Amino acid sequence: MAAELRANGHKLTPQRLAVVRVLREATEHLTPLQVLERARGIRSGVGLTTVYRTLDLLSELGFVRRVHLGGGCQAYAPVRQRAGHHLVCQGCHHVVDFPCAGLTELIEQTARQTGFTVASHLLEFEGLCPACQ
Amino acid sequence: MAAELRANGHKLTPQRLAVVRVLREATEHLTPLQVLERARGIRSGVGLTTVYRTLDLLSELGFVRRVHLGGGCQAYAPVRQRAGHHLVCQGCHHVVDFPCAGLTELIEQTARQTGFTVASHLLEFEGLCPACQ
DNA sequence: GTGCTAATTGAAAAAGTTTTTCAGTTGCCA
DNA sequence: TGGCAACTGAAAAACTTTTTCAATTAGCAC
Repeated sequence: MAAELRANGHKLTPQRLAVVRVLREATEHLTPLQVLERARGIRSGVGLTTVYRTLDLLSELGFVRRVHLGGGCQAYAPVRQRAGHHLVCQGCHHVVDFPCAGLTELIEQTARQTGFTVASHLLEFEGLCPACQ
Repeated sequence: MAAELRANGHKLTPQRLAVVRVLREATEHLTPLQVLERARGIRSGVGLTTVYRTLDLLSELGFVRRVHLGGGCQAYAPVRQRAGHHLVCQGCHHVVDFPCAGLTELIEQTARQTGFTVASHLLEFEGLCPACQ
């Protein structure tokens, strides 16, 4: 991630690296406030403004994804596999990506039926992971 | 919708009916503030608090669905077909539900692969409707 | 109809979240 | 090592959402 940031012309500040590390290590979705707390554990003095800015940046670059289920809407989860979609556990709130081969077909079918051209999509499943069952 | 509200033990106040009518007539997703403006066109003096409360209520009863794409997260769209999923047009912001037969299979497949039990899901496509293309 | 009661309402306040502003700091390239 | 654009944090502003509370009202029983 750091290398990619660099490649896209962004500076590698300690604040940014702290946020990146928090997200890389997270297995749950985190709100900006939770990201702040954890980032401060790595480097004290990180500001909330910077967390918001860094989340925006990482989101633009595709490293994190906004997660939407469960009432709240403003949580982020790291993207582990490109083009995957995700499962959210209602027990431990962990987020797991999964590859979904069948979706392309579903998109095409829907496009045919409705006449829409589909540009992007959001697919989230919510349930219980094996450990929480 | 009014009949269902009644059946679930809720009162049919003019404020509630105004919000219900706004949502029933909407073909786009609306923020609480937009719902307020339109509801005031039907009955002046509706309060924002009431709009929030009514949206919660209708959401619980399954008459409206929270829509999440496009940056913002706090918009509602009326549910036209039960158990449908939706397409959002990037041009005119209209929301169209579609039945998705293929999804059940995809859920089962994902459950098998990951060991999760899937309780609920959210599927949104974003693109351009025939008129906007 | 009339009266009762619990549900509902709107305004205001409080709480919470996100964005903007700005002066100061700092990573990175030459 | 110096210069400068990018970046930062604090504070303020802007917004959104929830809570509180006294007043109102829909719907039921009579």
